This record gives sequence, structure tokens and C-alpha cells, in this order.
Amino acid sequence: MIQKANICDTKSCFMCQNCLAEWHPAIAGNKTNLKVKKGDVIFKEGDPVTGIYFVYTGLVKVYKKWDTEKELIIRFAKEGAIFGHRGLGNNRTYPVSAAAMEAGVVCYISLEFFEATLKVNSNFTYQLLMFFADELRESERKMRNLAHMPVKGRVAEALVALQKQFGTNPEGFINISISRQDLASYSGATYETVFRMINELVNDGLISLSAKSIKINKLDTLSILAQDITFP
Amino acid sequence: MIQKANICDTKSCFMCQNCLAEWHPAIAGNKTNLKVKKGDVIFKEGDPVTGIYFVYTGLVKVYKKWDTEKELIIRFAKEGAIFGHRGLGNNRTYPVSAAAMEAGVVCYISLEFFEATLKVNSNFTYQLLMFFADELRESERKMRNLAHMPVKGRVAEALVALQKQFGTNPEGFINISISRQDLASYSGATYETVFRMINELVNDGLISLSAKSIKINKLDTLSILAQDITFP
DNA sequence: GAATTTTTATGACTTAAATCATATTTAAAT
DNA sequence: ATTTAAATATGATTTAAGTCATAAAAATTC
Repeated sequence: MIQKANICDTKSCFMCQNCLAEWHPAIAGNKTNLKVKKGDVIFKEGDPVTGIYFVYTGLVKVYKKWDTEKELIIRFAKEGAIFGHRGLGNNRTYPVSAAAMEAGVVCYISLEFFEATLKVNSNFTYQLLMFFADELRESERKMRNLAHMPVKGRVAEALVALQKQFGTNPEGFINISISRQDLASYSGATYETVFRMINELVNDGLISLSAKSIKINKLDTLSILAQDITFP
Repeated sequence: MIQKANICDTKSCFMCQNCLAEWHPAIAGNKTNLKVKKGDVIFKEGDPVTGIYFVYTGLVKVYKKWDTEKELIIRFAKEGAIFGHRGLGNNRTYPVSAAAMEAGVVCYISLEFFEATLKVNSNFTYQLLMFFADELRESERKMRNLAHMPVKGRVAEALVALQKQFGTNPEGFINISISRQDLASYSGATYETVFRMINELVNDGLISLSAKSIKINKLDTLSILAQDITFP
């Protein structure tokens, strides 16, 4: 990770978008840009929290480890997204790790300046609160799914979520380059099981594959498999 | 659930404790107290979000359902605790249900007044943000555990968490009256499996039972079983 | 461009945990 | 007090999903 002075535009990230215009010079004076390569670990679970990050370009995965081999991917942060904010609250170490899935630029804000930003920009604080509420809801839905939903449904859910977040390219394939192992980690299952489920979904005609890309053929049926059904 | 005008003291809950003294009369004028009986469902997953709740007395479980039979208990809210706040953010229905586990009194605040309270009390907003950060961290730790930790460890974790939240009575038993089914739902496993794991923990000498109460004998060993271990 | 590492692909096997079945005890309701 | 319902206790069986083993294909590195 190489520090670079002024790459980001102080306009596009979640913080810049929700802060007062008057505060932007302060942000510009306090930010640090970092160039990351594919695979770079930006911070690790257990590291002391020193600041909060934003993705300017590229893609970052946020994950938790279990023993040395296994991980669970919590979310993907793409352009504009905040990450490292799980370090806020009553703990002094990051509860998650973050790694670049592709080369890009991230913006680092020290915790002190971030906290000052919260104090000064009540709208940003409010928007961040709403963002936390959304993330918490998603997280608890996934908890429920990990506890009760079969792997096939979780894979379906993962694919629907990826398409929702990253969209599709002109040929209709989900616009993300992700390894099967990462897809497994995002689904909360092993590589082998996810591989089998992918095969089943292909056989069911719900998705199709081309090299490493995945296309959803029947979003409705797949969504039903993945669905957040509330019983009466 | 019976509406009662003025039971709560406008002092003890998470909101009252973090709002300006000047705002308390406004709270007093806008709150509604509700008497709940054991088993009363206060709101259900999918209900439109109309407001936020606080526990004045009693105990509330917050849970998500899976098909008609299974549920996953997300958390327990005891005196002072906020609940229903998962209804905040970009959705208009509660993503969880809440039910009284024992008789008590809850305080209801309409969404409009709650949002006004946030606008006026920046410290409350900030504290709520930190609370969300803590809850999100906990939720994601549990996600990881549901994905990778065996049931025995999850039961150990549940017991450690319950003792931490509710403390022990003079005889050393965890100060909560909870059914095995609810303990199973909190651990994200079936009643039968949790029953077996409880037996194992008893045989291991880590816990002991008396009627419906559970005592932790070796908190250290149990914590290791349950632990949030970060590998290097 | 050869060599090594990583990712993908699959079959065979094992196991943890769910399901099913059925007592027994305890608590609630009439 | 008696019936009914709910919670607890356990064994037997099934199954979903993890582990192990190994090979081919891609991607990186030297």
C-alpha cells in the first residue's frame, strides 16, 4: 500500500456526499489516499482502530476469519462506500478484516477527525445511523439464513445480492469478478458444497456460466429460493 | 396489551438517559406506556413501522421467524433497552418480531417524535450510532459463529452472553428464566441438539443445572469454547 | 516459456446436526 | 381436581453438508 497525496476528489464518497460543503476543505486537509494492489490487506481483525476508510476506486471485501483457513465475507465495499466503521463503538480493535479484491485507491480518515466530522455534521451522523440500521437489518437476516436456510438458498441469495449491488454487463453477466472460494465465503459454506449448488442451479436453468462469470436467467425463481419470507 | 398513561419515570431508558433535560417534558407528552403480559407479541416481522419502543420493566425477546415453527432469537431487551429500532433506515416494516418473555411495561414512541428527538438531541443520535455499531459487531460475530462454529460452542457462547447480560443470583445461577426452546433459538440450533450439548457441558463439569436454572461453573473454560479467537 | 502456485472440478467418505418418534414431567386452564 | 396443553427428556434414523483425496485447468512467477 503506497500513500499518495491527492487522488480522490473529495466529492464522491459517503462522507463527502453527506457533509456540509464548508467542511470539505477540512476533509481535504485530513484525508490520506492509499493505492492498494489486489490482495492487499488494509486492516486485520484485532488491529487497533486508528481510522475509517472509504473506497475511491476498486473493490474491497470485509470478512471475518475462523481458524486459519475459513472465512466469512461480511460485505463488499465498492466505489464510494465506507468501511472500517465496524471499529466504531465500545471497542478498540477492528472486529473484521478488509482486503482489496482488485487494485484501487482508498481514502483513510483518522478516528479523531472522523469523530470531529460526526460532531460537526449532524446530517452525516444521521445518514450514517440509517446506514447502520440498514446493515444491521441485513446482517440479522443473514444470521437467520445461516441458522435455518439450506446452502442452496444461501447461494441463490448471494447471487441475487451480487447482481443487485454490481449490476450486469451488456451480455447479462453479473458485473463482478469473484472466485468460487470467495462466493463460498460469502455464502457461509465450503467451496465444494457451493460448487455443487452452483451446478444444481445451472441444471435447474436458473443461472448460466461462462468462464468465471455468472448470469442469472430467472431472477424471480432464484429470488424465491433466496427469499426473506415472512410467515403469517 | 393495555395502554396505561403514566407508568414510566421518563428517566431510566436509553433515550431519556441520553437526551437533554429540556427535552424530557416533550418525551413525557409524547410517550405511551403499554402493559404487556407474558407471551404478548408487541410487533411482528412485516408489520409497518410506526414507532420505537423501550423496556421499562420486564423482558422482551427480539426474533426472526423461519417457516412457521423455527425462530432465531436476535437479542433480549431488558429494563432501559431500546427495541424496534431495527425498523429505522430504508424500510417501512419491522424486520424482526418482539414478544414479552415476562409481564412488564414498555414505552412506545411514535416514529415522527423519535425522528424529531434525533434531530434535536445530537448526543442521543451519537450514542444510538455507537449502540448500532456495537450491535452490528455482535451480529456479525454471531454470523461468523453460525457459519463456522459447532453447536456446542454456540451454546457455550449463549450461556456466557446470558450471564454477562443478566448476572447471577445469590446461588450463582444465571438470573434469567428461559425455556430450552428459547435457548435453542438463541443458539441457532434445534431444541434436541441444544439439549444434548447442555448434557455434554454438564458432563464436562462446565455448568450445572437445577430445575430450569443454569449455573456456570467454569466461566474461563466455557469462554474458550465460545471464544472470539483471532488467528494471526 | 517452463515451472510453480492457485483456482476449479469431481468423486468417495464421514460426521454433525436435523428429523422423527415417543415418554414423562410440569404448567395452565377449566 | 381433572383435563389439556406445553415443556422436557431421550433413543433411533436420516440427511445435508463438511472433509478428504486427487486431477485438470488457469493464472502467476521466475
